[in-house]
Amino acid sequence: MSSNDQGATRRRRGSEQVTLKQVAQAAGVSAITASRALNTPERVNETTRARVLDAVETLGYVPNLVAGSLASARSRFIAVIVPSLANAVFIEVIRGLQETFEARGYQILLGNTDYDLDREYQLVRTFLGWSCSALVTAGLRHNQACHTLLANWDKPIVEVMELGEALDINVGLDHLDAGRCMARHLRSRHYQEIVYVGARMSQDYRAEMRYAGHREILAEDGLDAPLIELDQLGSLEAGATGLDNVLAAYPRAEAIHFANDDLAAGALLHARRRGLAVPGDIAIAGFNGLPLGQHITPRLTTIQSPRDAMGRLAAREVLRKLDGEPGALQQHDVGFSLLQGEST
Amino acid sequence: MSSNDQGATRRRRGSEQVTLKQVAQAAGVSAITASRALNTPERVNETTRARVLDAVETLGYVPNLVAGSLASARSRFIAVIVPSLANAVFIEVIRGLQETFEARGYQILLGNTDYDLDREYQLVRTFLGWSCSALVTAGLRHNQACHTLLANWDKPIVEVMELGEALDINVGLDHLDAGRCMARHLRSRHYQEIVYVGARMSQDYRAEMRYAGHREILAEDGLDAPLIELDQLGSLEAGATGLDNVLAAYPRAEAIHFANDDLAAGALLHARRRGLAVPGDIAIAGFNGLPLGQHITPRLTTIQSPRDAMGRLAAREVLRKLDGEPGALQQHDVGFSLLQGEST
DNA sequence: TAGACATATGTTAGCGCTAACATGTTGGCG
DNA sequence: CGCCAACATGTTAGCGCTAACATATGTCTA
Repeated sequence: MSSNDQGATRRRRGSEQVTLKQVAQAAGVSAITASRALNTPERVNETTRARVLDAVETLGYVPNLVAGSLASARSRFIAVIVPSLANAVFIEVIRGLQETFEARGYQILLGNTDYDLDREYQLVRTFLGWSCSALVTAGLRHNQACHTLLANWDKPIVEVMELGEALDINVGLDHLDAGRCMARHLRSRHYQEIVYVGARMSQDYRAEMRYAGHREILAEDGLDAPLIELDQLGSLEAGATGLDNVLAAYPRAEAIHFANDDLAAGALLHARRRGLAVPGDIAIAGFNGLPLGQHITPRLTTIQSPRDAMGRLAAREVLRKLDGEPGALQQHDVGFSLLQGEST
Repeated sequence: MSSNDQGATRRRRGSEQVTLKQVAQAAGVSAITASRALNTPERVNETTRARVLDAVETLGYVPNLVAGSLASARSRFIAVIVPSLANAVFIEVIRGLQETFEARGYQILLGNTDYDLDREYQLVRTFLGWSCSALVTAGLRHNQACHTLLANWDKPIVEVMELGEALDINVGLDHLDAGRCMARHLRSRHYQEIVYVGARMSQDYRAEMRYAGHREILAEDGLDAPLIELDQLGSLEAGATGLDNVLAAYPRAEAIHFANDDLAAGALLHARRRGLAVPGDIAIAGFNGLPLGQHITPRLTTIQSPRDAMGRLAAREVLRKLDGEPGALQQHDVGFSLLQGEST
């Protein structure tokens, strides 16, 4: 008589949660068999499986995924990090990711950096702590700590939106070249005084790259490439302000190259309100190829980027890696195309 | 001599993860003290905490949140379930939620039902399995199993978008009344032949409720309320189609009440392309108050709903509950207002 | 008929962390 | 000076699940 009746098992919380053990007991099998019946059904006899599923139904069992993840050291989470939810572009990429991943039983874990790389690092730390199966982030730039952390992580990482030196998989397009493409188009229309307008460009370095491409082409012809930066997020409203600012600062401007379609469309609609002819008085171009631009009159000249395709492609590459299939290319250029409207 | 050298601890995986134990050892404290230093710093001596943080830094420790959640039976997840990511309305609600929750260290777990209640049930099961701290879902309708599951769940639940009989917290507006409001407006303009146009309305029952309100008002005046349903998701494109369909089916139509602004704006822009005067030839009204509608000419008459406010309010109420503050009202009517443009 | 092999299930030992309780240590007070 | 509270830290025992290693049982081959 000694270490026998140690006392009642102290229940930590109320915890009336139905556990796998109870399901197993009800089905007359061991816990591991119940686990297999739910997770790897092909490894369990059909009748056994039916009994387990029955018990699940009867008891109203909801698997504790936290426990499962801890035991197996993996979750079915995909971390997705974007700089903003206010921008339709990221929404469409997220949608592409979401469609593909949810169909395969993965959950999206969404983080928003607000264009702050330190915030990105925090999010990455948190997400790694959740044993995510993969991580998708917008852009190639990270702070030092974040870079180190990711470089030592052994699961698939996708950097989307732009191309360059990537950690793992890279899906995007060449923004420098996109900027050049539009600038060439504007030059081909013989515009000389061309102003570039961006919103919060110090944060949005992809817009900066497009501007760099734009400037490069104008420089080839010995032209200046004046820049106007708006201190607000891209929106129709901001585009209207942008137009006003350009006309005030550069009265002789013939064309405006906007960093994105929200701005361009806002300017275009505002031009009409002001009684300005587009492109007669001022030509307007954008970037992204949002539907809006193609529904207004005149249709917006812009650059079409395959955004949801980018998401889907990123997701497909991740799934391929997770399935252990031979990884194809690591870098995928999704390209872009000039969408010529009547606004230039 | 017996149960002594049980043998080497078999390492399950490669698992070179730095653990809290290692951090504790490096800092010369016990694991629980290290845990407290990170999670409840006020309960640990300042110098001890500094030593722990030092060790965290040195070793590159990333907390395993899965383990933490299992041990504490709670995660810092907020489940958010929406029927679609293609609709700007839900994006704005998500943004409101996200802003508020991320600032308080909660992560959004995003699910998309695609307007399928069975899919919603699956998502809810998954999310409960992650020990979410709260759940936010769009709408009051759930299937039986989902309702039961949620009704027995003991954490905050918010149903957003519409008002009615809710499980817990309810934040939204009265869609029936919104439909009435717009119909009254159109009647006040003396339109008689008014067609309602929706997209996939069998799925979007909030649009159906608005239609019901619309029909009610017209019936008061003894008028018919013809309905056209589009078999595609709401978009500018669909709105253009909607306009064409109305004109084909009801050549004498004077006004169109669209289920949302995407449709209405698409129709308005298309009307101009077809050379129709708005509202001279046909009046157009929408619902939502998206920025786009206020930037086109003529400005769209619509109903303004406070979408991101809805998200923020929902989040605030959840936080209040989680903080154990006395819950105020359970039901919050965020209201709406008629935004009169020149399109009617 | 031994053996090699596949199928179906069970036993054991953690995954990394934190709740609950226990203990030590200080300072203030009557 | 002894007592009690308030702080600071430690010990123990899981949280609910699954990986890894058994252990049956049947099935086919030489």
